[in-house]
Amino acid sequence: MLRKSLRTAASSSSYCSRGGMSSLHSPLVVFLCNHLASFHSQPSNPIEPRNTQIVPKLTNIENALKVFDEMLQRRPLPSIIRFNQILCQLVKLKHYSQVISLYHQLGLLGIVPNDFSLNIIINCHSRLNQMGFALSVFGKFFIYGFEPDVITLNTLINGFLLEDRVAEAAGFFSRMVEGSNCKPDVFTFGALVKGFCIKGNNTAAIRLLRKMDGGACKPNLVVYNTIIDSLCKDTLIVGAQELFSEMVTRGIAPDIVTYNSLIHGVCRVGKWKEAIRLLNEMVSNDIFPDILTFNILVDTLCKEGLVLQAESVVQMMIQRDIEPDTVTYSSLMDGYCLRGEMDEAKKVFDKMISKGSRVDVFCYSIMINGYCKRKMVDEAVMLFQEMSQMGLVPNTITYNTLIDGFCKMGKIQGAQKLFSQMQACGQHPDVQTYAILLDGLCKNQQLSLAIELLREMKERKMELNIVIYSILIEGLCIVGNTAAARDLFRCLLSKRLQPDVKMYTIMIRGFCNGVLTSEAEKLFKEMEDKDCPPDACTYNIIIRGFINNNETLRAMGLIQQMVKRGFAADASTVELIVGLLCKDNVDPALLTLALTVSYGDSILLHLSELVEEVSVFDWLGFSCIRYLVTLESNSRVTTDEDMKCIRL
DNA sequence: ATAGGGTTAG
Repeated sequence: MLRKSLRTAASSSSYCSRGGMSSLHSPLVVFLCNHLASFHSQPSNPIEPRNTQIVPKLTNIENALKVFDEMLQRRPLPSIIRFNQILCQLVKLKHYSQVISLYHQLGLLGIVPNDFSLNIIINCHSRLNQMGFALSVFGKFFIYGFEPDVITLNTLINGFLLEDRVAEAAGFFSRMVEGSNCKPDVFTFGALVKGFCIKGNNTAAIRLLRKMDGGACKPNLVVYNTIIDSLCKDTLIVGAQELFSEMVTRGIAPDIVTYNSLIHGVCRVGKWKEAIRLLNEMVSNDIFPDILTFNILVDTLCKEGLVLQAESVVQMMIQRDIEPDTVTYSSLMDGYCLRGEMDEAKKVFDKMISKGSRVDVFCYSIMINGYCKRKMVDEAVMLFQEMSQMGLVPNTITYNTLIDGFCKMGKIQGAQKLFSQMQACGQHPDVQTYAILLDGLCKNQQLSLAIELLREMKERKMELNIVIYSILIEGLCIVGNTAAARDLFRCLLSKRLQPDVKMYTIMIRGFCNGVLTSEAEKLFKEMEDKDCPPDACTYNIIIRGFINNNETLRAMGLIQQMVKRGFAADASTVELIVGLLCKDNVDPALLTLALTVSYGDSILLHLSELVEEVSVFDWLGFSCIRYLVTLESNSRVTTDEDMKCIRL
């Protein structure tokens, strides 16, 4: 499996918020406000490039197609070189399929490609993960009697590595090493380094870098950038910064790509100060933030829930003549979706259409996800149909999103229909697709169907990962078969799978619901020993377990421990604590404690300011705060009267 | 006129 998907899986499984940015004023935005005036936009080049091209510079696809058609009308026909020039410009605009279709048009008109054309087309097929087609174009070299060059072979190696077809890539590589006419160059090594990075094998990538050091083909900026970015994606910031210093020492000047990778890396781990330092450093080196830099900042703010701050960064980029693009709008939409503010997300969606931005599968998937998470599945389905009408093909992620939406609404049959549909449409279900469906089946207590699905996974030789086992264990707990769940849990180690926090928490909840609180407590203690400390969710689950099993004292001890660790009680836990207060057998201070941690001290004092904050919380949480404030202002203990207040 | 690195969704 490619590392790309592993990284995605890893990031989506961490559900614990980092809490790096709690204040309303993100330091980053304050910094940008203060210093952005000093960030000049791309310094405009005063020297006009010499216009050596007969073909005009094309900035959009419509224009390119028009010029292409005009060229086809000319007599005599322009040389293949002119057509290649158009194709190259379209490649730069990433319209790979268009390039391929224009190439076929040329063929139909009897216009013969040259070796350059073939390289261009091989590159397009490589980019589209169509290595079968790339190889058949490669065959044309021999039909036409051309000699493949180092670019041809590099392009093929690159394509195979992007598709994780290492053996084929290696085959072409040894052909270069053993064959006489073209030797591996820095592009070849660059492709190999990238190949290792995609697999997540940074060590091998660095080893190759060292080999280049000692060889004839010295590493360049791109090779360094590739590895630095890969390290940053794995949040190995220290290693990335070491390579950064190394390249500077060797006189290889970092560029905007280097800085964007590093800034993204430090943003990912919430190191805002470091991001700001890097922004300063790049500007003092005359490297100015570009659209990607801004998009990284916008996206990071959105992921922290700070969409308004993200919006103000967008305003800054507009002031600096950098127009927001599809990615910018997608990040904003996702930001609003994360907050459940679908009206705002829709506004951004409409705005990007009115601004003429390209709407792509990302945009639709983000909106569909937003609607599904708010349980507005009808709206999601409407967008899903709309995207097909727009000629966009939903991918595995789109289907997974919608299938999950259906499952969470209990619409298992609808989910299964989508599952068949996606396969009929040629989109391959991945491990996550199965995880989503399995989870849906388990939560709806359809274990026999779940087992059937598992069998299907086995037939397809898919690995059963920790997520799949967690779902199954939870499923067994839900149907009350705690013993089987425990057996499966204990089997994990023999399968060399280390339980994670989620897995432990699921098992602990199973034990609590099965009135096996001492087993739960044993597991809870085991977490510390196994270097997998409980998180806020684990605490809430076990505390609720103890309260529900009338072990109030143990619960109280854990509440204090939880608060000491900086974790907050959630709405359900608060409800139970309120229940305890009602029975007058608990110190009211406990509720204050739990709520203070949830909302911060100021909240108790400014109820009116809270209302917005509380809207992201549920009705119960709001009631509890009202209750608490009532309690506080009257300085008295709970009565049945107070409980009525909660139900308001 | 052709090849390599950085941004968004489950």
